[in-house]
Amino acid sequence: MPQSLSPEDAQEAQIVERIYEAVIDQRLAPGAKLSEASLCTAFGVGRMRIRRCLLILASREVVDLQPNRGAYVAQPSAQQAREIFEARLAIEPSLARLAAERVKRADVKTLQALLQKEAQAHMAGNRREAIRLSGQFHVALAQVADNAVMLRIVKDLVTRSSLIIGMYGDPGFTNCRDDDHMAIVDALRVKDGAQAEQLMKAHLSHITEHLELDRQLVAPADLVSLFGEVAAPLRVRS
Amino acid sequence: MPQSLSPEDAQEAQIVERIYEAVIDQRLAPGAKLSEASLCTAFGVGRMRIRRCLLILASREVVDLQPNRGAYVAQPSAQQAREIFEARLAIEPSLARLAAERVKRADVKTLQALLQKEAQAHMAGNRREAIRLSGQFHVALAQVADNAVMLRIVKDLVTRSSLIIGMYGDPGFTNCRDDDHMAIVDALRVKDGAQAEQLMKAHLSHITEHLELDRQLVAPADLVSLFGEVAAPLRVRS
DNA sequence: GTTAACAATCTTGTCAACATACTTTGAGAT
DNA sequence: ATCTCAAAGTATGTTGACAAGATTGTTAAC
Repeated sequence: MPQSLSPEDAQEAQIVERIYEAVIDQRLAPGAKLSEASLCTAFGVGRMRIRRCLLILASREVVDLQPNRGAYVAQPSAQQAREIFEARLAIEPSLARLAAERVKRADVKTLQALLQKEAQAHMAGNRREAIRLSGQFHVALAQVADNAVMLRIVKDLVTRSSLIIGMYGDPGFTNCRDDDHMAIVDALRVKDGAQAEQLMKAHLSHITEHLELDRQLVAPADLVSLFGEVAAPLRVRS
Repeated sequence: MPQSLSPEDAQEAQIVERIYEAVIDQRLAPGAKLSEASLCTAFGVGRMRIRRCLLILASREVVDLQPNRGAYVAQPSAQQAREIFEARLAIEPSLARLAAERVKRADVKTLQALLQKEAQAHMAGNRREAIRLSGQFHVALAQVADNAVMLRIVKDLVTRSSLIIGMYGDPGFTNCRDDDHMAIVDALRVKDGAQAEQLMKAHLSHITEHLELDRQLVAPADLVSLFGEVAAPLRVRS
């Protein structure tokens, strides 16, 4: 809840939000270092303000706060990735049902506009924008459901999903197919809650099944975790 | 994730955890002031450490951080209370199903031990302990489901539920009836996921239906929010 | 040529003092 | 007597400097 929005607090929330967005559309890669000094100059604020923001982001597990080492964009493990999508599969179908029950005409138009932009991003080959809008669709659904608590939860899960996509690759074109999203909006339009729930469940199941968590497609920033098992020191041929 | 557990970080996590527990078993009432100085002396740490803890608690919406006014234990509004239980209703049934699929023999014993302690607390008339154990049952279920992400979510929701109970009263003996919990454990024992899901759904529906959010049973600590709408100053009869 | 230790630099963590905002108390006026 | 206003007191917010830890680069020894 935005309690009392003093100018500094609004600024702080804005910084957090901007880092969130940078993570979502993958301008901040998993493992990227977030040094205090850089953020201070980037946002033009004091170090204390940045530290507060980093702590908030850490408590949402979007950044990893390592003692005496600094803040890094989180790199969800395969296990964490499974858990995150399992959580989404547990939450979002119910959320879709709630959204269908409470949807208003204006909401349908908003969602359709989002889908259209998503389709445009696809046609333009703008993959990042497509991923961003795809995530935003799920967040928008939480807004339609009119539940701030679940909105907060979904927002965090979607953000971390972007990190997973960034690390393990786009799970089987799932985010590229907005057919699923379109079908969900159709279910919402006719207020068919059961159908919306079922479609969301299928949608997320599909994504989950196509996750390829075994191989990391992107070079990890943490080299120790990748090369750590090489016990024998490398030796140049003499 | 507990990244690297330096002694200071462990201490910090412990402080947060202890405040959590104090909120859960209602030793910290909704609206209670958490002044920095008191907490500093209470835990014997510096002010900065306390400020970090309060920020974490605020980001979990367990405390309300009011600029220039201080930190107060959160007082969920009726709307927030509805949203919290709606979220639980959306999440925990699925969680129960997952728990049933992954439950081990040791888990069943742990849960049964919890139920027994809960029953004892009831017989002893120890209402606070009963509420605490009742909440802990739901958290334990998340642990059985072996999903750290959902565990974190449920822990927060259960904690805030304690605040709701503290403000609006125990919703119709629901927390006093551990029959529901017992039935869920039985479903887990035979690994009947569908049954566990259904029972949890009924359990939470029952609680939700018996919430009496219209009248606050406990005097709110924040008198301004209660009497704030009284624009005209009170006048003693002359 | 390789390795290990050491030094320099940079980054983060902590603390203390200061500034600011709010709360309360008391005095004066109506 | 009550209300208003002002000033003192208390608590929170912020800034700066300092300390501790980590990383990098260098040098010396094997």
